Amino acid sequence: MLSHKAKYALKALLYLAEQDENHISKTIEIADGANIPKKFLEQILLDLKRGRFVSSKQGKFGGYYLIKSKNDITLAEIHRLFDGAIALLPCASLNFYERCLDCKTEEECSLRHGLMIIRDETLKAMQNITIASLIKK
Amino acid sequence: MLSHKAKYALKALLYLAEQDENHISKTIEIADGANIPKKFLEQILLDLKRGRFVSSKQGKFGGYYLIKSKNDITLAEIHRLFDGAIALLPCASLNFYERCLDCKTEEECSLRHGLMIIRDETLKAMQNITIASLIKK
DNA sequence: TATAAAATCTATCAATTTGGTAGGGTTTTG
DNA sequence: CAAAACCCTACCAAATTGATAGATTTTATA
Repeated sequence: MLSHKAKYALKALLYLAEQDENHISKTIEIADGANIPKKFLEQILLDLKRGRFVSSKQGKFGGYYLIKSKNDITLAEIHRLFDGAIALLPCASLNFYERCLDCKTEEECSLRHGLMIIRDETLKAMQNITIASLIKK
Repeated sequence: MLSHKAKYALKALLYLAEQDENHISKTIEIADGANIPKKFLEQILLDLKRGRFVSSKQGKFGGYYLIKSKNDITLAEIHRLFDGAIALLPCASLNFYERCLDCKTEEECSLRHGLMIIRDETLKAMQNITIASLIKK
């Protein structure tokens, strides 16, 4: 399941993607528009900034705007930024690999291979869902 | 990600599936064989019993055994039993549906459609991974 | 240059979930 | 009848989650 953070991040990105080009959105605008608690959204926007999905302008008339095309922001990326690995176990993960400590055999646990298949399928599907694809209902 | 409980459940089922037909496995056997804390495993085996994947015989020389074919136990079922919904949000779930409360539009949230696509793909993949498929390495 | 508006930073917090452990019951045999 | 095993209920510490609060910095402009 997605965390609220990841869900809010997607909704915030959707909101930004729907604005006119060159429009800068204040946090409070996004919060109201996408129904997200404002203070919580602040943190999320900072995370999205660190992830280089958005950028911001400080001071009066500042706010946030997309710096990545809505066609290039995928669900997979947002999932990884906020919720981590897409695989079902760390030992089957590409980006968050960790060896399973409870596996007796050296490199392979009995589940790893199957979970890597799942990961590949899920990842492929998640890479196809972009912010742009979510907009056109 | 899978919880430890789901992971241990899969390993326990794998252990049971690898035993000779008609063999009954004591909890302690499974715990040692699959490297699972014994007391924790007890709870998991009870859950698997309630889920009708295994059955048990009490008393001396009792233990656990599969009552469902290893070809018919899928990752999807185990995920649902221990970790719940396969979908990324409740509003996109088949078995654990809940309406999203933070969505303004009545029935549809902006994410729902995309997440239902992911759910279908993931579910399909998870239904293809069975205990039997995990055994043949 | 003062001020208002906005992002940014740091801390805190309550509730829930997770990953167990403890300590017994209860049931079924040898 | 006692041992072996399942079965049940409670508890617990640590981590995570979903926020909230308050102070600080940055910027535009009157």
